[in-house]
Amino acid sequence: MSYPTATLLASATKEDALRESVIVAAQRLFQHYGLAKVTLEDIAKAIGKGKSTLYYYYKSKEEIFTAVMDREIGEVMVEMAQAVESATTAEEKLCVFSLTKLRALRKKLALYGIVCKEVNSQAEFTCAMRQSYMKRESVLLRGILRFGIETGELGRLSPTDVEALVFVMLSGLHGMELEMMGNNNFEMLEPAVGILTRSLIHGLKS
Amino acid sequence: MSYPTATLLASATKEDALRESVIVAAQRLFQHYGLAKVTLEDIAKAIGKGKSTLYYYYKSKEEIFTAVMDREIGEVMVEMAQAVESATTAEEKLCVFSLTKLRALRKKLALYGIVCKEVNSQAEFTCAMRQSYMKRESVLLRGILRFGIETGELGRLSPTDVEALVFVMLSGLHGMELEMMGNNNFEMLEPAVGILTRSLIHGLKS
DNA sequence: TTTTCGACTGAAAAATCTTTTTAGTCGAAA
DNA sequence: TTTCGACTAAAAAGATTTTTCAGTCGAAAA
Repeated sequence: MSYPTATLLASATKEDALRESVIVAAQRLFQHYGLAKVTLEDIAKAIGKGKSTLYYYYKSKEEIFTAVMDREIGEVMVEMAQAVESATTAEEKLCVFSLTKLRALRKKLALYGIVCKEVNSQAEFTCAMRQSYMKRESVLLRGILRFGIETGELGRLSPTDVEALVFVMLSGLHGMELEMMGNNNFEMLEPAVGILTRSLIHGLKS
Repeated sequence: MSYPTATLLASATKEDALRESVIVAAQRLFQHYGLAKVTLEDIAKAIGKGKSTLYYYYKSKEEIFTAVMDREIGEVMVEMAQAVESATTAEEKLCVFSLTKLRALRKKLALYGIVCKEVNSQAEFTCAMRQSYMKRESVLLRGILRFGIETGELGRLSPTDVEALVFVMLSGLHGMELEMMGNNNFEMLEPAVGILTRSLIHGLKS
């Protein structure tokens, strides 16, 4: 870290507070206008500071954006983790994992005003979100799989194999979602999650 | 059709021959240089005719391109249909279907000099190919599923449900393929096809 | 009648040049 | 330690000109 190391607690707290206010302001602005249209001056003005001040707290615009995306993903993750926790079997956990993921991400995209057609053109957004997301998702997913293997609910396959399968499933659902968006035909999607998860689990058991 | 209707067999044959030579030349050129960089004059020169002559046989550049893509896909389809035919159970059929699809399409992409990173930028190519592909793929796929249902190999689900599941699986494999391409890590892909197909089938049976 | 082509058009793409915007730096001030 | 005004360089946006090329048309060749 190249930031000034806080020797006093008070000063650390103040710095943290300002770093926080930058993120809060940036998050709101990015949601409304997107990465490209929000300038550092916009963010600075929003917290009543000059542009150069931002560089005292963050070393680049990208760092700010990444921090915001990290927070967005964090919120999704909390939602997912809670849903997964409340499920009892690995099968149920996987189901709610997939469903919550679909719903939460869709909500986030809507928040940023991104509709299906634009998803691909908003590369910078999806890319940052994806990076941040993938890392945390596998932690959650691996937890579920370990659980299923410990309880004997998942069959003879290794965690790596199971993870590959679930990856394929999730990627497939994503592809399906895009396809459905094209036809404005979402009804098929969520039932498919259930059928697919159950199929996979039963397949793995046998 | 706005083309001159052939009243004589001989004239029809000559017209067909020229239409064919256009496609052959165009196919070679498109493979080397891509849709955008090949002009109608290039194609015309390749068959020793003037540009305007092409319009006597095809009504637009797109029609030529579509015809070429249709031929490419046709070749893939023949390969797939043969592989599927030689398999005996629905499970095996689905496996070779997926595997042949992955391999054949990868081969075609290589032929057109399209590497993973460019796939998205070559929208015109993938779009035309996809359209032509999807239609024929579902025919083949539905055949396999009907077979599995008739022989009782596939369980209680309706063909529509099964098709949705297989769609998710294929779309997932595609996503996985892209991911693997990023890491240059293909080994995981083909084994996954087998595991995934078996899982699905066993899941559907239960 | 069937097939070919040269000459033309319009619209879009490419290339060129100019102007504006803005991420990031720096040194001074609070 | 924290803030900011003034600056830079590089890229984006705009404006303008030039080139390319799909597609048309009417006449000529076969």
